[in-house]
Amino acid sequence: MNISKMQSQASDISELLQACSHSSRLMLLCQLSQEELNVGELEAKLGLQQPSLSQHLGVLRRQGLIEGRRAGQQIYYKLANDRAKALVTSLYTIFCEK
Amino acid sequence: MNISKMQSQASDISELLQACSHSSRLMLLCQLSQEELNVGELEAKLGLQQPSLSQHLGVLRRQGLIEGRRAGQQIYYKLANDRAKALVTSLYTIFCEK
DNA sequence: TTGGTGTATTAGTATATTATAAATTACTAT
DNA sequence: ATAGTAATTTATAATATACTAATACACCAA
Repeated sequence: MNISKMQSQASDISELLQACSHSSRLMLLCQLSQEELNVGELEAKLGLQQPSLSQHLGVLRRQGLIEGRRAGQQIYYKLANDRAKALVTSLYTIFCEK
Repeated sequence: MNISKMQSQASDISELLQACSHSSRLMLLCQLSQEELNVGELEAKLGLQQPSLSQHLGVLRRQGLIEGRRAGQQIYYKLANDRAKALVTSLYTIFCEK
């Protein structure tokens, strides 16, 4: 592969990884890989303050890793696509299993 | 899994991902997954300035992702272990293939 | 329309990362 | 020893990120 194409790919991927490179956001991804949860539920599970949580969700959302759907007053989040699922699964396999 | 154990794992993994979350460092990992290269060779391949390159190598080294061996004046780097290889392979599979 | 609940955004400050330049260490050859 | 090359470290300035508090927005119920 030529270097400049690699550069631009690396740049995209590094932004995505950057979004995952925060312990709270990793935990969010991990939780959301198991079940769809709304913001209040995530707040309770992870013990984060609401505005902070909302900001982290925003980071993941902007990178296309998660997506939310509104149901009344709540917004339920889940992993956005197969790529996000594959990423979380790989990380789990590499770093958490045995 | 209980939350506090998850917290501490997430914290470790996020540090590791943080080390990967820079386009130059991703490119380094990618190159070094293919072949062992010394600093001068990496400098030429990636077009980075030498002190900057050395700092990026330091970040990856401290996270245990790569390791170097000195051969005379050169230091040759490669991925440090199977976990690092698995990570690079997974990232390639998820983001670069197809 | 008013008030309440759930979520998001903004602003300000503290902290961390990055790039660049200068100095330093490690090795080789003479 | 001295000089030269390869690589690392340190210092610093610029930029980005994170946390907190305050504010705003969206929806619901009365």
